[in-house]
Amino acid sequence: MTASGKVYALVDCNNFYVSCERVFNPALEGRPVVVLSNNDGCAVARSNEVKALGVPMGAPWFQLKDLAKQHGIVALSSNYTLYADMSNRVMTILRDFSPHVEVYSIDESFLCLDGLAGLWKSYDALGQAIRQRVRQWVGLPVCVGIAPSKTLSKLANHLAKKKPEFNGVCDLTTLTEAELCRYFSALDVGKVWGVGRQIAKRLSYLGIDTVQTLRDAEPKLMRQHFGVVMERTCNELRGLSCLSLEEVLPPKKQIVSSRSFGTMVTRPDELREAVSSYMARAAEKLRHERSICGAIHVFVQTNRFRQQDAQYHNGVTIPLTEATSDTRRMTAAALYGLRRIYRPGYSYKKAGVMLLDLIPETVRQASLFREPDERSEKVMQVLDGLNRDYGRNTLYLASCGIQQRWSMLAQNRSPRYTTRWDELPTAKA
DNA sequence: TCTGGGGTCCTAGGACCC
DNA sequence: TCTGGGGTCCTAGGACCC
Repeated sequence: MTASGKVYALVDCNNFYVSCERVFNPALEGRPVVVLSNNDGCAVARSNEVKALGVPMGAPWFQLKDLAKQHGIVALSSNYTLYADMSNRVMTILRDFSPHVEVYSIDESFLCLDGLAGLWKSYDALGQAIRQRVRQWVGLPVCVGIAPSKTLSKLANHLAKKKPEFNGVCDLTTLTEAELCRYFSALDVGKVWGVGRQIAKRLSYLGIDTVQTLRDAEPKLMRQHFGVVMERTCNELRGLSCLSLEEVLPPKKQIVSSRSFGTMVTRPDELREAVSSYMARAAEKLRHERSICGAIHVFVQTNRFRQQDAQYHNGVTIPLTEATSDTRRMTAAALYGLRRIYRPGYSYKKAGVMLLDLIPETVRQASLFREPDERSEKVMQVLDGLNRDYGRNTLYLASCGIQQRWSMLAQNRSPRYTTRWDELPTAKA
C-alpha cells in the first residue's frame, strides 16, 4: 500500500519520561514506575508494569496511593529539564537517518523516508537500525511505525509497540490487504490520530467502531458528517497522504504559562507574585521565539474539584498600546489585569497568563507616541543571558517574590543529570 | 489533604458593512 | 400586512493532540 509514493516513519519513545528516569536509575528497571504531572497531581507517564495494573493516563495520584502501596509503585515528580535534553539527543540521532524530520512532540518525530529505500535492505532494517542506535547512544527504547501516510504511521507505531511479532518496527507497506484488515478490524476507532472521545461516540452511531470500518467509510460522506478534518483522516487511512511533513515549525500564535499552586492562595500579594513569575517565564519564551506580543490575558481560578468551596474563575485580556517583549511592561499589564479580576474571599488554586497577538519582532511597528526603546532590548538581553548562564531565577523582578510559598509541589524529582554540573550522576566502584 | 500544562484547528454565530 | 442578501471579520467554545 504505497499509492501516493510517500513513506513516513513515526519514531516514538516508549513510556518516555519513565524511560528517561530509568537511564540514570537502573534500579527502576522492571519495577512499576509513574512520573507525575506538575504539582505531583496526575500520572502522566506509566511504565508497562503500571499500565498492566490498569492505571489510566492522567489518573490523579492521590487516588492511586492504595494501589501504589500494594504493588510498590514508584512515583517521581516530573523533571522536564532532563526530559527536554534527552529528547534533543534522540532527535539529533534521527536526523542522521533522514534529512527530513518533523519533531512532533517531546517524544516523537515523523521522518520522511522517500528515496531512502535503496540505502537499506528494507524499511524494516532502517527501523531496526534507528532503534539500535538510540538505545545504544541515549539509552532509550523506541518503536518505529512505517506507512504511506502520517496517520497510518501512527497506527503502525501503535502496532509496533503492542504486537511482539513486529519486534518494535511495523512496516505497513509490506503487509497484505488481508493482514491490514485483520489488524485494523481489531483496533478501536479511537486509536486513530484525530479521533477523540466525542468523535468516536458520534462515529459509533454510524456503526463505525473500528479502524477498518472508518477506512472503509466514504470520505465525502465523512466530510458531510464531521468536516474537512475527518475527510482527510479517512483518506490518510486509505494510504492517500494528505498531511505533509512540517520541518520548520511555524512561529507560535500564543504562549501560555500557568500552574496550579502547591497550596491554596487567598492573599492578593501572593497571587501577584505568582502572576509575575508566570509572566517572567512566558516573556522568556516569547523572546526566545523572537516575537513580540500585542495583548495579554490573565486568569485566576479556584479549585473546581472542591464543590463545597465557593467557586470563581475569571480572566481579562489587556491590549498593549505597543507590541513588546519587555518583561517589565508585560508584568505591569498582567498585574493591572489581575487587580481587575481579583475578588477577595476565595481560595485560589491556579493562575496563568497568555500572550496573544504574537508577531515577529522584525515587523515591530513604531508607535506614534513613543520613541523606540533600545535600552529595553539591552536590559532583556542581560536578563536572559544571566538566567541562561547561571540558572533560572538568577535575576528576576522583585514582584515575583522571594519566598514563593504558593509554588508547586515536586516532592520526588530526580537530579538534572545532563544539564547541571552539580547534579551529574556519579558512578560507584 | 491530594485532581497537569501547553498547544492547534475548526465552526458557529454575532456584529457589521454595503 | 410588509421586514434583503451576501460577504467579511472576530470571538468563544469545542475538540483534538501530546
